[in-house]
Amino acid sequence: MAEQDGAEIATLIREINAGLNQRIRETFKDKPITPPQMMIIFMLAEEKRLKVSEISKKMSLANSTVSGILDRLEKQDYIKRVRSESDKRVVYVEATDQMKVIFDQHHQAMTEFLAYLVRDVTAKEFKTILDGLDILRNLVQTNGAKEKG
Amino acid sequence: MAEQDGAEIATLIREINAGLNQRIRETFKDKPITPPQMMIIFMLAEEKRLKVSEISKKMSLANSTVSGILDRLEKQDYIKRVRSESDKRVVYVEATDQMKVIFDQHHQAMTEFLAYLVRDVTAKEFKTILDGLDILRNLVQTNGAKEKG
DNA sequence: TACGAATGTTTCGTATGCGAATTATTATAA
DNA sequence: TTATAATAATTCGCATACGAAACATTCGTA
Repeated sequence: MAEQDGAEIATLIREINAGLNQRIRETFKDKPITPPQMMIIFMLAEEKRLKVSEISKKMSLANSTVSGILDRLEKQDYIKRVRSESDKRVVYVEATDQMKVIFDQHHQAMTEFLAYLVRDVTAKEFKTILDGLDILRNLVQTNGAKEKG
Repeated sequence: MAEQDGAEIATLIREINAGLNQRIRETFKDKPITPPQMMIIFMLAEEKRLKVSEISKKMSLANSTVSGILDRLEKQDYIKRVRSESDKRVVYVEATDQMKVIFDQHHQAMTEFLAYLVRDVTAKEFKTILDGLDILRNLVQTNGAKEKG
């Protein structure tokens, strides 16, 4: 494959990512919650308690970025930070009762959005998407330069 | 398709986009140029003259975002803004001689990076990727909710 | 022609998003 | 045991990134 192909793929990914974020913003445009904040809220609805670094990893974000998002979620009283007793370097993030209310309010909208997104996708198309994304993920992984001779 | 599939796809896209940006940053980490700045420089190497809105569209960014990036490129004397004579609302962006120097310096690195990215991808895999991305692009397009009866 | 709508860009405020440096704590080794 | 390295999170400075509002200009129409 030549570099034009790389450029084409890169542009497409950028376009799709922008489009997806746009759709999420539209879906929640009257809600006082941003996409990454939403993502953390949904993660905490499943896990109850997460380290800051676990959130960073799951979201493919730097720790410093997540720290800032948590600041704003904490200011809105949606999450709280709890120092780990066993390892005081670790900070656990937990949901507040306030957050549970927000989650219930938005759960429906998010579920509908996600279902709507793929409403017309056939099983075959879905497999094509996942296969393509899987190849791509391996390509861009930081250790993508595998020197296996 | 169910909403879990939508969530899986959304997470994958986010991950791939982050990985791609990461790789680009690594490739140019010693250069005083950021990824979106690089993209504009490469666009201007092909087109000579572009409207602000054309750049926004090609990059899937808001006009206001591009305007800020152009401010910084202009401050570094890489581009200049030229008011259109025929329509004074329009601003054309053009490359400076300084920018041409930068382009020549980085062209090689970018070309190699893009070629390297897809170096082990077979033609079949490439088709799978493009097919998947094409379906996705249609899904997330703002007018994705086509009400065609 | 005049005037309100539409268009293209910029400005403003705020939220990501990153890397480097910092702080606090824990693990390792001499 | 104590200096050193490693780890987890935060802080800092800066560059995206967005939408809303402002601004200038052009278009459409009465």
